[in-house]
Amino acid sequence: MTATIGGPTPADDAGGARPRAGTDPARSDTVSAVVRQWRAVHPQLDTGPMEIIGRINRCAALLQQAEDAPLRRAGLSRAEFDLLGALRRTGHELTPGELARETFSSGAAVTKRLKQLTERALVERRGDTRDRRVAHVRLTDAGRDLVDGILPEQLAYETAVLSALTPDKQGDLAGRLAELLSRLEGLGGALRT
Amino acid sequence: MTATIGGPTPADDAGGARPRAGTDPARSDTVSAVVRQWRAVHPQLDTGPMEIIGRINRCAALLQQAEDAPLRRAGLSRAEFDLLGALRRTGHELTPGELARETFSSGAAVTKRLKQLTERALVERRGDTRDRRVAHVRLTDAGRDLVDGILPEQLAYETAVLSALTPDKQGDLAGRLAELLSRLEGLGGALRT
DNA sequence: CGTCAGTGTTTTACGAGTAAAACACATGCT
DNA sequence: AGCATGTGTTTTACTCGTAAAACACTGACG
Repeated sequence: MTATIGGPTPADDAGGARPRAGTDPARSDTVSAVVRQWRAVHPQLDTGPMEIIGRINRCAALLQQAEDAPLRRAGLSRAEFDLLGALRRTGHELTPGELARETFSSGAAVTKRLKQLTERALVERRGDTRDRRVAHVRLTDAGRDLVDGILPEQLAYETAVLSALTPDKQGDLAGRLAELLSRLEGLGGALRT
Repeated sequence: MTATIGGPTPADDAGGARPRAGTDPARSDTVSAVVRQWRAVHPQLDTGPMEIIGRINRCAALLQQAEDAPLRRAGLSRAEFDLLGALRRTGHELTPGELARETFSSGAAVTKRLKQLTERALVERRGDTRDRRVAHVRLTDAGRDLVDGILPEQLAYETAVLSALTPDKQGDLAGRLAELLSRLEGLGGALRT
């Protein structure tokens, strides 16, 4: 998936004010190899943004792959864990619609997942007494225990991976990603033309 | 991972040196809201890693969503574009197996995509003369033109998104992501216990 | 030669997600 | 009350990816 992203920097380099930290020649990840290939084929394109966006995509893919393993062991998919996690962290019941918004997935997907999770007795549902269209979903004790059992394991793994960066660099990274994410989310539904 | 509904509140300010890095208090993205919820429920857990990994995942999701739109318009899925892009950037023929490795997907998926792309005359295949098991796939002129037409559009969008960060910060971000990615890829197949 | 282990690719069976339609109900208007 | 319109949820039909099995072929070895 990494292959696609990249982009010319806006202000461009007229004089030589280049973001010098971006390209470490000694550093060799798959993204830098891909960027090199694109530069050879399209020398006129500035590949700077590829170094960021390609890496975000690739990191996300590898992280998700790594974190899927313990979930599978517990018999959960990532999407199911996200749903249970949403219930756990909010601490109260949620409707299917709220769960869909909370987990950034479609209502139909939530319906299917709730069906399975209910069968496995990880969540329970009850109807709303005032409005009989809506349902309220809550974790069972088993569901809560499952989430609470898995979460520390995941966090421990994440901590281990991030130990590649000093705490200072971790803070920088979090801050910069927050800026980028604010921008992306600020664009709202107006993602792209 | 997941997050709450996003009240679009522009977060700016990032000026000078912050005394403490690690946990940025007043950042308004969906991830910070989620992290706050987890902290309230599990105060003893170190939620620091979520600030980075949650944001990487969310950024990746939003970026991919945004970049899918123009691809759909061109009648391509992201996976198809990645495949064509791999052929374009390497500049020579690739076998299905090589394409699978290059695009980080399974051989079966590549087979299916090649079938469709061949029908649409975006790629061509020929058999190897020495080893009749292997095929060689290359872009047609139409396929090359399609990639070359879409790529600059994607790059322009990425540039616009990244303009939320100064060139210096972009460089920092790229560098830190490279370190993280090197670590993740260095773990090789040994992802997780 | 013949066959056996290994490799490259495709097929099969199936699970999971989505968009759009279908439902079920609430709410507002006359 | 009766009905149109909107909202929350589920169903339907379909696409796409995957794992595992099946194929097709090579290369080595007795």
